[in-house]
This record gives sequence, structure tokens and C-alpha cells, in this order.
Amino acid sequence: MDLDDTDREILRILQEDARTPFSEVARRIDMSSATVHDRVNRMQEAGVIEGYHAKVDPREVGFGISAIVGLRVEQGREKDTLDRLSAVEGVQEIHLTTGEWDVMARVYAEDADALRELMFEEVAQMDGFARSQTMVVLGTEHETEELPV
Amino acid sequence: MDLDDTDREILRILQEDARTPFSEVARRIDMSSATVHDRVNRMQEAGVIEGYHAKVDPREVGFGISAIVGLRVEQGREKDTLDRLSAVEGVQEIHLTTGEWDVMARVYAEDADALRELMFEEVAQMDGFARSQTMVVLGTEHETEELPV
DNA sequence: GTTGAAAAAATATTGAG
DNA sequence: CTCAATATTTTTTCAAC
Repeated sequence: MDLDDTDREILRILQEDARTPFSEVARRIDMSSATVHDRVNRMQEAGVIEGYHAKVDPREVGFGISAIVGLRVEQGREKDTLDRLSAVEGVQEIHLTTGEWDVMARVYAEDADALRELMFEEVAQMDGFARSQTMVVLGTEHETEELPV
Repeated sequence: MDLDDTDREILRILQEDARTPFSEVARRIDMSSATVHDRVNRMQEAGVIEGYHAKVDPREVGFGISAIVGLRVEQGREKDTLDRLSAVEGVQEIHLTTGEWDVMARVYAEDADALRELMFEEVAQMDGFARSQTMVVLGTEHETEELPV
């Protein structure tokens, strides 16, 4: 889909605050809210906007620790192995990558103990993983949901 | 902040679709919309809900490639180095980690060429980084914005 | 592709149990 | 904390340019 400057402005506003009323978006970009509505609909249908999500603070809901995990997957069974990994609660992202690891995953757990259990008793024991490395996140210096559109 | 089951249900709904009208949230959890409104306000004020963001497909806005980057930071100048890294366009996340790398970052770029430029001509040249490794994301197997609350 | 206006729906607010 | 009623805003639709 081709996006013009108006579309990009709308995206910027909704990335920053997805609950901004269309009427206010319209005010800010100096157009009618019907136009905003129409453009947002088209961007949703085209898959440019994939959804709207409330960002919840992990700590406030009991996830006191997270880690970035590198994994080596045994050849020939990637699909099945990753499907099982996806289903593990606390596993938020799984990316196939070049370089040192086949897979990089982001996992959340309640505390260090739960993370140990998750990694060493659940993930590392799963068939299909040859090796893993857990990098515990000590802190997040910078994090944005907003792409520079 | 203490969250009860009702709060958690509201969080689940808003994590899945942040634009769900409060009246519909209320219907689904069988409460009045005033209650939902009140609870959402309290969760916002307490920082449980950090915001609402439209999820935009990176490819649709010109980011055809992304990478997970490991970095070693020279001791004694972490703060300044990471501040400068945060300001680089396309750098979405920066986490301090244990293990092989001091810092893990997620970066987005237009294409392989732009990623090379970003990494080797911008980041790797920055004072303060001793070493880096770029793991190009070949695909994303699983990704959710929703924490299992 | 955009607009303005009207109808439908949702949200904010208030007072009370 | 929750509800119900009301006042205010917003969303949605649609004829018209």
C-alpha cells in the first residue's frame, strides 16, 4: 500500500496513543474526522495497522525478570520445535536469526527462580534444542513501540 | 498496585484490542462501563497501563530488515554511550544484559544496505563500543504484545 | 479523496447505595 | 466498589462536491 504524508501523520499519532479520538486526530492534521476514519480503515484493511494494544508494565503483573535467549535448533525439526517453544507461557518473541544462534527469543518470568525453571527445566529440556544461552535483562535503557514513519 | 481478577480481565481485553469501547469491555466482564472506566483510570495512574499503541507493520512503512545486536561497552562511559545509541533512528530497544554482551539492541533498517550502513558506519564507529555482533532477523516465528496476565 | 451534517454509539461525570 | 442517569463527545454513515 502506498502511504502519503497524511497517512504517516495519522500513524505517528496512533502509534503514540492508540486511543486518540479520530476527531482529535482530524483537528491535529487539519482534516475532517470522516477522512481520518476512512484512511484508518484502509490502513487496517491493508495490514499497515496490525492492531492496537495496551502496553502493560510487566512488573506490575508479576513478571519481575526477563531474558534474551539464544538457541541452537537441531536440523530437520525446526518447525515442530519452534511451535512447542511458542506455546510456552512467558515466551513473547521468537526470531530466526543469522549468526551465532539460530533463534533468539524474549522470555518473561516471575522471578529468577521461575526463569531458571523455565529455561533449564522447560526449554533446555525440550527435544530439538542443541544448546542455549540465557542473557538476563538487567535493565532497559530505551524502548519504543513507535517506528519512525 | 494490587490487581484483582476483574482488573486482569480488563487488561487482557485492552492488550488484545486497545480501542475496544469501555461499554463493550463492560458487557464482556458483566459490569457497568463506569466501573470499567474507573478501573482503567486507576491502572493508568498506577502505571500498570503504560499506554496504548497502534502496531504498525514495519515492512509497510519501509523497514524491510531488522537485527538483534550484541554490544560490548567500554567501562566508565556506559551512560553517555547508550544515550547516543538511543538517539540513532531505527534503534527500537536497548537492554543491559548479563552474559556474552553488555547490551542487546533491536534495530530496524530499510534494507540490507541501510542496515550495514547503520551498524558499521554509525554504531560500530561510535566511541564507547568495544565490539559488536549483528544477528539479522530472517523471520519472526512468534511475537505477541500481550503478557499473560 | 474529501466534506458536512445527522444518527447512533460511546465516554465522562455526578450523586447515591 | 459499583451502579444508574445524564451531559458531553465521538464514531459512523452517507449524500454531495
